[in-house]
Amino acid sequence: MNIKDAGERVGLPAKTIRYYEDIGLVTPDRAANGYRDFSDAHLHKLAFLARARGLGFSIEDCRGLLALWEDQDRASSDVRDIAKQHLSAIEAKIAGLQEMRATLSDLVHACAGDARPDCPIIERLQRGAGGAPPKTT
Amino acid sequence: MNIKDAGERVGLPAKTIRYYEDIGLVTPDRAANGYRDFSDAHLHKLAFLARARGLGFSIEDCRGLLALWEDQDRASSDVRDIAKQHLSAIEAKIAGLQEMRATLSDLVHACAGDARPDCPIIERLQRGAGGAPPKTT
DNA sequence: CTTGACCTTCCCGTGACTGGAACCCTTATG
DNA sequence: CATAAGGGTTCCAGTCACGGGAAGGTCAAG
Repeated sequence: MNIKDAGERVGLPAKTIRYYEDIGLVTPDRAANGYRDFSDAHLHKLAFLARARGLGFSIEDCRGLLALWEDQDRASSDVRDIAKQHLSAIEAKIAGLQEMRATLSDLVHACAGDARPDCPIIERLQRGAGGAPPKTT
Repeated sequence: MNIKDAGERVGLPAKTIRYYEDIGLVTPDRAANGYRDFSDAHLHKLAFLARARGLGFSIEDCRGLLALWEDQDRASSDVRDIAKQHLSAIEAKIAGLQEMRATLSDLVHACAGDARPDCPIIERLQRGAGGAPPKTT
């Protein structure tokens, strides 16, 4: 199977698949004309990669997960360790974003958003923390 | 003031400040020996940038915000528009990450994490969605 | 005079692709 | 048979916001 069809089958752009081959994640066969030729096994591998990437695993994580997938003697703890690490990273990222969201949301709601120049958002960026007008003072 | 002190003052690495100059966000003076020389105004600008970046605004957003900051005739709606767009982007990112977190959390908890090879995480990546055991079915 | 801590510019690397150029192969149609 | 469309191939450059490190200039202290 040619690269475009393979990509459509697993939900990856052809470019991405070529990149995965470049970095050694898949090694499709080659037809006589030099075209890549993907077997069912390759498609499975690509689909595995697409799902892992979809869960946010890094390429290097994916490489490790692939190796574990193909290792019948793996310990599930090895898989779990990778996933747990990734889960922690995601949770940290969420926490950071939620802080930003809270501040931004405050600022956006505090800003009139009209033709006048007065703007608590600019204020906050200029002066530092404490964007909301002091209610307790 | 030299670059390192300036950086410490506003909480930015010297490298980052040089980069900001490269892309035209700040233009410090130069001393006779070629060293950058940061005035209070420059420090204010850098601090502004540091705070905006800290809220996750892109460099291009920062450029726009700086321009608005310096424009006494700005409309606060212009500021608010940038912030609202960014807020939406952050919320979208949070939503995506929370989906990942939910799935990953399920998988991590479903995995024994012992020496045996059986692993619902690998299963899920291999077979596709539906990692958690069907409770509603 | 030397040491060490600064400063300068310049170039490469990051992650995970994406876009584009230049060129080859295959199939359908006039 | 020529050609045009729609595959495929490689390689190079760009993204974003820096960080690392080399090679060399400058400055204050001992």
